[in-house]
Amino acid sequence: MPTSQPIKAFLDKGPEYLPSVSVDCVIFGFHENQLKVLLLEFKHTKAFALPGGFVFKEESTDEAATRILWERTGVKDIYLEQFHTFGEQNRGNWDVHKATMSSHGFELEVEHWLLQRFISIGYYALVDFSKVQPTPDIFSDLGDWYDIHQIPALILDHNMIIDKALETLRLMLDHKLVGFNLLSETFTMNELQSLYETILDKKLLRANFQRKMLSLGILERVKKKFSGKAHKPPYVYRINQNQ
Amino acid sequence: MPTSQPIKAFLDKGPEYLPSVSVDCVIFGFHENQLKVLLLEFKHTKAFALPGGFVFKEESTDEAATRILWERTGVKDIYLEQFHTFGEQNRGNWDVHKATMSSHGFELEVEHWLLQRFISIGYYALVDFSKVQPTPDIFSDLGDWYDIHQIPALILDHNMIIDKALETLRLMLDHKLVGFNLLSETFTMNELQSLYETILDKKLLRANFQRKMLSLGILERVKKKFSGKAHKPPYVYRINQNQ
DNA sequence: TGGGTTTGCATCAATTTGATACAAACTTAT
DNA sequence: ATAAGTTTGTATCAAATTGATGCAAACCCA
Repeated sequence: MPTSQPIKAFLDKGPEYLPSVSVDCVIFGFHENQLKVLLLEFKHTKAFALPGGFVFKEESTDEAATRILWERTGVKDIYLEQFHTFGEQNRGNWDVHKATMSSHGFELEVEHWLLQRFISIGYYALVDFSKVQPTPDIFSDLGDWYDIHQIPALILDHNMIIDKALETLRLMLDHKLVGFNLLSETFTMNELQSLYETILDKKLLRANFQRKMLSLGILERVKKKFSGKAHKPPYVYRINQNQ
Repeated sequence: MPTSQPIKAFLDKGPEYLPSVSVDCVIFGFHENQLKVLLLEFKHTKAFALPGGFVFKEESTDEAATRILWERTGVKDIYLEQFHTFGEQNRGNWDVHKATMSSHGFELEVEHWLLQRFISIGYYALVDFSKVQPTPDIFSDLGDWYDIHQIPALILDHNMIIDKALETLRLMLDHKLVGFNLLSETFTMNELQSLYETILDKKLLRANFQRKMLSLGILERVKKKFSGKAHKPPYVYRINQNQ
C-alpha cells in the first residue's frame, strides 16, 4: 500500500484545526434543466461524500466554507450560506475515514484526531455551472456533478445534509432572490423559469411567472437574443443588483 | 476571594465536553403584551449573558440545548429550534470568562479549556411564560426576563445572537404555526393577535387576523370565556395538533 | 333599561394570482 | 415569397386572497 506525502501533510495539520468542528458544502449547480450537486468520490474505497473540511483555528467557519468551496471549484465570490449544523452524537459510520486512510497506507490509532467526533456546519452554495471546474481533493479520484434525483449513498449523514440543503433552498427561493446565482450572468426568462421549476419540482405557468419576475423590478433587459431557433427570439436579462 | 465547590466541579468537567463547541439559547416568552428574552446576570461581574453551555461528548447538540433549557427554566418538552451557528474567529471579548472565574477565586491559565475558542450553536425556544421559573446557574445571581426592546449589553456576540433569533422567529411565524408555543394552552384570539403584533412589530386588522387564523383549521374553540369584563366574552381556543 | 365596551362576522373594494388567448418574430419547407 | 410551425411577450378575464369598514351580539355597570 503506497503512502502519500500530501496525505501525511494533511494528517499532520490536525493541531491547526479547531477540534470537533467540520464544514460540509452542498454545492448546487444547474445544467441542462437539472439541479446538480457536486460530490467527491474517494480513491480506492469508492465512497461518495460532500466536499468538506475542517476549520483552521485562525479562520471563521464562513471563511473555512469559502476556502473549501474555492479548493473544490476554483471559484471565489460564490453565493454561500450556512443552513444547519449537524450535531448528532453518532452521525454515521466513522469507519470510512479509517478505511480511507488505511487504503492510503495510514493506519490511524483509535485516538487519532480524524477519528474523533465532529459536528458539521452545513453550507450550501449556488454556483454558475459553466464557471466551475470540479476539482478532486487529495482523497478523491474525482469530483463530479450528480443530478439531485440521482444522489448515490454517501458517507455519514451526508444524504441527510443534502436533503436539508434542498429544503432550505426551496424555502429561500420564495422570499429571497437567490436563484439567479445558479445561472450565468445573463439568461432568458425561459431559463429562469426552468430553474424555478426544477428546484420547486413543479410546473409554473409561463405568463404568470414572467409577470411576477418582471414585477420585482430587478431584471434588466439586455437585448434580444438571436438564438437561431425557429421562433421569436427571447429577451436576455441581467440582474440589476443596485436597484 | 471565596472559591466555590460547584464551580470547581464545573471546571473539572472540561474533558467531558466536546471541544470548541458551545450552545446558546434565546428563550422567548410573552407576557403583558411584550416579547421577553431570558437573560442571566453573572455574580460579581454583573455581566449579562444568554443561557448557554457546552455539549457532552455523549450527547447531541440538540440534547445539550434541551438540557440547558431545562436547567434554566425547569421545563421540558419545549419548542426548541436551532437557527444559526456563530463561528467567527473572534466572537468578542473572552476576558469575561477569565474575569468571572477570577471573581470566584479561580485564576485560569491561558491554555485553560474555558478560554479556548468556541463556536456557538444558537437555539431559540418558545416557552409559556407562566410555566417558567427562571433559574440562575452557578455563575449567575439571577435569571430574569427582559423586554426584547430593552436588552442590555451582553457578553461576546450575544446581542447579535438575539437579533438573529428574532429575525428567524419572524420568518418562521409566516409559514409555520409556531407562535402558539408562547401562549398558555388555551388563549383568546386577542392574545394570539397581540403576540403576532408584538413579534412582527406592526398592527394587524382584527377582523382579517381572525379570518386568517380560523381559516387554518387548526384552532379548536373551547368555550366562551367569562372574563368579568364589561363586554362580549371572547371564545377561548386551543390548538388542534392532530388536525 | 341604556350606555360603553369588545367580540364575531358579514360585506365590499382592492389587490394578487390562475388560466387562457393572441399577435409578434423568428426559421424552415415549399 | 409565402405559408407553416415555433416560442415569446403581453393582454385579458376569472378566481382567490387580502384590506378596510360596519354592525349586531353579548357582556358589565350605573
